[in-house]
Amino acid sequence: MSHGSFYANAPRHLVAVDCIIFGFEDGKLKLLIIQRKVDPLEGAWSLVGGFVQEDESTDHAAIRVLRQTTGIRDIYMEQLRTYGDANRDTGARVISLAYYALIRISEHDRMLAQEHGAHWLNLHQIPGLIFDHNTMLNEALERLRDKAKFHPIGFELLPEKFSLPQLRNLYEEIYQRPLDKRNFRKKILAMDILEKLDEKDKSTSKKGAHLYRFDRKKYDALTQHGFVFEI
Amino acid sequence: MSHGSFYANAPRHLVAVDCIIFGFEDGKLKLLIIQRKVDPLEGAWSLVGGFVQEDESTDHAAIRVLRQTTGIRDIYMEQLRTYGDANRDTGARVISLAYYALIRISEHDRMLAQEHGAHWLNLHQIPGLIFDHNTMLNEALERLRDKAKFHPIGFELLPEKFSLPQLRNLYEEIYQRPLDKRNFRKKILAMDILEKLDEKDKSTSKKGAHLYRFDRKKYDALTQHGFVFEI
DNA sequence: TCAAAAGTGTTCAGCCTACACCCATGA
DNA sequence: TCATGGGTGTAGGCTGAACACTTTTGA
Repeated sequence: MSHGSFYANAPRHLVAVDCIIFGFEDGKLKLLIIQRKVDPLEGAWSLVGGFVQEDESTDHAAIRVLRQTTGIRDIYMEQLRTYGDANRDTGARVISLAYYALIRISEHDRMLAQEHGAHWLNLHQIPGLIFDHNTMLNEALERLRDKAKFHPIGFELLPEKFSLPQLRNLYEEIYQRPLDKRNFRKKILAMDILEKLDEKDKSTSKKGAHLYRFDRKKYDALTQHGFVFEI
Repeated sequence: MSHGSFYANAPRHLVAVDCIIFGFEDGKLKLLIIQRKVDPLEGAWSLVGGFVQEDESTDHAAIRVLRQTTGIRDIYMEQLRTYGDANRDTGARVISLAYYALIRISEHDRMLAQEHGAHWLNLHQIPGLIFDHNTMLNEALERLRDKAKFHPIGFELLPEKFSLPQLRNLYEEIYQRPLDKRNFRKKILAMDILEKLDEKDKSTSKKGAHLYRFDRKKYDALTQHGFVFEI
């Protein structure tokens, strides 16, 4: 092949991003999905997605799609992997990059989501999704579990101020198993990455639970000295 | 946007695969790289890569590219991640899926590789590569370390029959730190996933080291009962 | 006063780490 | 016989898991 035609002769593909958007509310992990607006499979449940534009980085495409649907920006987002089977999309050959995102539902624009036909569904109530989107979801969940075990990303799902019972509840949801109250508290506090506040959260008990805030500066400093977060 | 034009109006992209090909020989981790044959940057060092064809899955593209360059098939290969910056390739806008592969160098067709201008280089002697290929390499190494810690993929880099000193040497190369001889042996043998052979490898000592073979059936059976491999 | 969730310490077992000497054999 | 790498066991410290009662306070 001559040099000039190396790029010119190569086939071109539709490239999409699909977002697996996790949230945490009322003690449950949730997923934001929409009803598809185009054929084929119009009206079916789907992850939030869109095509990568010319001269737009794929990361930017994912951020843009998420912002357009939920109004949220500056959130935790990470590439999962790319789904490239030739027949995965029944409408055309589309290569799709899956990204997963962690959202603080409380800070999220519910109205905008509604306008786009988006809904927060409990993870246990997710219906059949189009194409390979259920596979994407399952792999995203697995990745979330792997990642959350050694990185402090759980905080991305909680409000800025949270209680220890709330935090424990989150990890119980992620890993689908009970965690010992005392051991959890001991482990987390021993890391010395939480700032204890004077406020209490009385929404779930009469006694009230102390609120904490994740101290990223402290975490970053510790990390530079070999500290490794682990749940 | 009307339904019919949903796919038709979307932009199309060049999509490539690039392979980070690891091998292990003479006690050292090695990487297979080639000298680029096309402009821009003709002659510069590059990962092995190629374009994804029409109606070809991206996984298949990676397998094909690797086979065409090295003659090897049926090897361990896994998607790393996709590099999608708009300007990452200076020749054109190309979205690239990186795959990393583990090869038994001894079973590999050196002649075919030579014909393609491919070379096995010691990991510590890798020159500057084109585009973002050094980033791909570094991320692949990190992934290899993460993956090898909890999955028995190290065996993919060794001959079918190997000694424990050889295996330990491999992990010392991967993690770049010495491993205690006795503790390593104890841990590996305790897993009960190796078959001890009657043969010895006398190439590195007069006493000779017993050869072992990875028993995948045993490993799979154990895994189903909750066993987790860990180095 | 009582119900309901928050908060608190200790013990035990298992695992990881550190560490030094004998063995087998070809040269 | 000797140099070289292969092979072996134990003791101490640390970490993770199990586990029950007291505190607070609004209703």
